[in-house]
Amino acid sequence: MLTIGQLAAYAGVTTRAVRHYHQVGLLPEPERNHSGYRTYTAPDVVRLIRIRTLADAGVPLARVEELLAADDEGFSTAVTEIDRRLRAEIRELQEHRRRIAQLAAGDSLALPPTVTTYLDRMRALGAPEVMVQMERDAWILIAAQVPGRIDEFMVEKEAQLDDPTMRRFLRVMGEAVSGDAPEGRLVEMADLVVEMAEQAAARGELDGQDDAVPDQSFADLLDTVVLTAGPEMVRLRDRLLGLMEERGWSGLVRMERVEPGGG
Amino acid sequence: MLTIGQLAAYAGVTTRAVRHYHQVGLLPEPERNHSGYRTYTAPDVVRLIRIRTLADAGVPLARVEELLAADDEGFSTAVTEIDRRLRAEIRELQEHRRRIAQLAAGDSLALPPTVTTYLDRMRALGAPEVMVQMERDAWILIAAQVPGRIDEFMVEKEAQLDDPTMRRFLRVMGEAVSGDAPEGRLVEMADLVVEMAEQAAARGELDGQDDAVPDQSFADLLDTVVLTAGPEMVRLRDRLLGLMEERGWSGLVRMERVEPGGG
DNA sequence: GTGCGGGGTTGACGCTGCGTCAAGGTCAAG
DNA sequence: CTTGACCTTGACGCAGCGTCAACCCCGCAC
Repeated sequence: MLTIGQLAAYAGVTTRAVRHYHQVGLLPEPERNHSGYRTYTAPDVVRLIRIRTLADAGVPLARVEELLAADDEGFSTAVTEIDRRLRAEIRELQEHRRRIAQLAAGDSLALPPTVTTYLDRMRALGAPEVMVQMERDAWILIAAQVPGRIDEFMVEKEAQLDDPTMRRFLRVMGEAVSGDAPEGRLVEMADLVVEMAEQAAARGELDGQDDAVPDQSFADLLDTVVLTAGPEMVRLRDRLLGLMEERGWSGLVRMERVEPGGG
Repeated sequence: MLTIGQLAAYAGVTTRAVRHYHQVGLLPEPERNHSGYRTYTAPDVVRLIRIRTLADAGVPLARVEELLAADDEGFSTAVTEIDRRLRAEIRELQEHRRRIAQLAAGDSLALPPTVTTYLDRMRALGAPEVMVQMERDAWILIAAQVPGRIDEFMVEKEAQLDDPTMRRFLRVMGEAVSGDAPEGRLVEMADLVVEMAEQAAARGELDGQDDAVPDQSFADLLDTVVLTAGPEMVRLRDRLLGLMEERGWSGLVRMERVEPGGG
């Protein structure tokens, strides 16, 4: 007669595991001795060892009973299925490894490399860090909506960075954020934005800006990206929008002509 | 302003997941509107997407925060470690596959093939199924104790199967179990067992029987293997032991000379 | 106004396979 | 008699949510 500890030792498991098997009905509760101890015999050890053999091979406890009772055919059927599950889990983990390797390789979180290249170039052209972060966040959102077309959009954005007006805008923006004479800078920025809008309109490119922004609610969402940068950036943006409106334009995410507002 | 459902949709997750991230502090609880609804903005969507990006790469939620805040060096250190964990999990699953493939390939549960070969041969020589099962259980127990030496023991056991006395014993045993004239058979069996014991003693092999049975408590355990076969087999064994004792021998697991008991 | 369908809210259990206290009773040895 | 090792039941913890339950809220058709 064995105690639970001896049983466990013979099978190479913990007593907790044995009790767990009792609880799930995998191992029958044995007789108790006068003081309530469970008393085991060889057949219990044998069954416990066979349970562990299956469990150690990745068989879920819920199916161990079935496998212990199965004939050759049922056994191999079940084993085939369990192996399929194991393979699926391995594939999943390998997919994880692939993704984490990509992240380690510089894929800034949730962004493909083309976008980080673009952002780096913005930085190099003098754009302030807050603006780069906002741009990054916007592209994270867009990439999550239309992952397949990001590289295509980036070609366009890279082309915009070749435009002298854009380059000037980024420089001025950088100065406006770091310096403390925003008012004059703001007017300059508004003029530059309007100039770019006029140019785009002249080339008939304003229709294309909807590509990355499928609907109005998504455009509204993109507008709130500025919240990341803190309240003073929100105020700065609002003042810029005001100046733009005086000049007959509205919107930064998608730009439209409007009735010029009063100054 | 987004509701939790819209937030979840933009990030491609479930609302339940979002609430879970709130609960574990991974995503800050946003403002509520007048009716208690959570109201989200773009920065929340961005953070949620980045959380998912890491989670989808196998990063445990408990470490996501850390990774989101890490610099390049800290990030790659952490990623290296997570990848190590992923590899370890994959190895474990592959080990499961290996084991389950072995089981499918005929490794009777918890027994190496040499033992099943031996058992098959016992069956072929006329040993009753109950006895084969008992022998199997005994070897399951032994294999769990001294896994490395099973094949060595089997060489010995196979040699015993070449002994005419043993073959005769197995045949008689088969008849004794199936037939209904046990008394005469029992005497015959006792004589055969004693004969084998005497021969083994003459060859000085009785010392070797301790190899597979390291201590007395383990021998006692092996004695209870008979319980698998039911009460009538227990009675049969006890009567056999009685007859053996009359002839000056005791024990079946490890045999010893004793004072002959009274008949 | 009312009913309906599709949101939202908190709270709590379920899953997998045990590990790990907690608060006791038992047993063999010194 | 004490000690230490073992036994007992009971219950929480873990990972990452899925899935009710029970109730509130909103916009729209009637």
